[in-house]
Amino acid sequence: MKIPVIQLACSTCSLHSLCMPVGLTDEDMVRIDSLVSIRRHVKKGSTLFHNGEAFAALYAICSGFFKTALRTKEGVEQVTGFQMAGEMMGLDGIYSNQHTCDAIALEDSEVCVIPFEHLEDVARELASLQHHVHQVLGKEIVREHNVMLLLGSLRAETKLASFLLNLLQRLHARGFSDKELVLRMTRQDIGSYLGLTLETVSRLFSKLDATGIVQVHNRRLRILKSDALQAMATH
Amino acid sequence: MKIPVIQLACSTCSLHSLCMPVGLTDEDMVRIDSLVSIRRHVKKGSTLFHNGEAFAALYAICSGFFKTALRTKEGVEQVTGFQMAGEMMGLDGIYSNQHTCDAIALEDSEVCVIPFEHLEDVARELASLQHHVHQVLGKEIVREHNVMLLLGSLRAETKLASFLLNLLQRLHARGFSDKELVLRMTRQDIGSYLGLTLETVSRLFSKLDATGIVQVHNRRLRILKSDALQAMATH
DNA sequence: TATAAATATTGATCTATATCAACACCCTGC
DNA sequence: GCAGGGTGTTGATATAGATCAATATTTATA
Repeated sequence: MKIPVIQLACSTCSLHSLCMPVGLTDEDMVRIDSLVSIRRHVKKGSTLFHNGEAFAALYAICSGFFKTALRTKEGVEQVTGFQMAGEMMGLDGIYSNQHTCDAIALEDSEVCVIPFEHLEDVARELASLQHHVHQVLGKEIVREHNVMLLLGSLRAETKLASFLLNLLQRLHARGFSDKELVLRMTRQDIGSYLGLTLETVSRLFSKLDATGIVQVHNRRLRILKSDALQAMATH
Repeated sequence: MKIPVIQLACSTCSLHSLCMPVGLTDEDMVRIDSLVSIRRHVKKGSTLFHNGEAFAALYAICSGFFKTALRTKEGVEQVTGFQMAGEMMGLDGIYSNQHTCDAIALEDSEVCVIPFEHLEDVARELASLQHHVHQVLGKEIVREHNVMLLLGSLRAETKLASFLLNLLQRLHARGFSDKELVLRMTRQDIGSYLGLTLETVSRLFSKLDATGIVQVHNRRLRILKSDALQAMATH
């Protein structure tokens, strides 16, 4: 009996425009296909990597949803980001060769494992891949800058509105509606990410619902007044 | 009359162990020396690059001190970091080919200009340089993670203590005392960085002084009880 | 050296958000 | 269908840090 070969090539992956550089020749594509060693399933609630673990690979999300989080010695959790299909995880481990945060699946997920040393080897031969790696790292730096602004300078309401718009925009880029979304994370997770308590987040959702800006049914949201939400995100 | 040639080679620069990879052959070093196109003086208070400006180069600080800051549409400033000799600036521009923050000199400074395209070219030929670039980007990502933790989860006192210890540690690594430092930034700048008002920062300094943990004379600080400060930074 | 401007301190008061607490909802597995 | 842990809502109250304001000090500039 033949075991079916799992499709494992960037060249035929529907997400490759998100994970990989564009405009490659067929020849380049063969090299790119070699980057992904295996795919890994991660069950909802389980950990892809954790703080202190040796760093060996980056992970491109094929499907599913993750959060990354730090923890102080006293056990306070700080969520540092939420990642969806086509986004990269593990960048935190490059500097010290150890992961410095935990990556936890918020739903059953699948990731492509990209051994980092091999990525470096191929990037030295393929300028477009090299540049792509720089872009991915650079994008993460810009994202974190914006989270710093959010955490340091904005009011609770503004924080939540910015957060929702950011999620919507990323989902929209993946072909989903820009009016509806299902949150994958708890109020606690959102609060931690935004520097708020879960109660404050809950109250803000209730207020958004009461004012008719967003229809809130548990984690299911429908944006009714996009411009009002936009306005909320800017003061 | 001969114009003296300005020393402009990483190989003989006392900071190269901070800016550049270590353990290079003489031959590699020649390539590395080609990375720096020119040096640039930046007067105190003036801008090295600003938000929206085209990105062309990274900047390694030879001497001096900088802050980087974002600004919301409403004009609220968020300081995203303070940079000293041996540290790299401009990483924020890699992703979009435009700088996304302002870099302002807090004292008369000098930077090495490293054109990014040329850096990419040389990095493709020199694995150790390639790895170094990844490290520099990776380090910035980890730093920003830690600022997120600071902004999102810590109390005012803990924030300031962490901030001071971080500055001290970086200065110590550059051969300065780990008991004394002169702040280059205003209370306002510190407050913005930590997500606090300048009044709160001022009050915290007064308290540190009153409790004999840190002697505060304007911007001149002397750490009297290192362990008490350390304790403050962990809860 | 004088004068203005920027920066810092300190006090009084206010408020956004945290904290504490009670209850409601809703999945998940038996 | 029912029990029970995890999750979410809402209310009452407390508080850390913001805001407003007045003054002092340092630094820059003429």
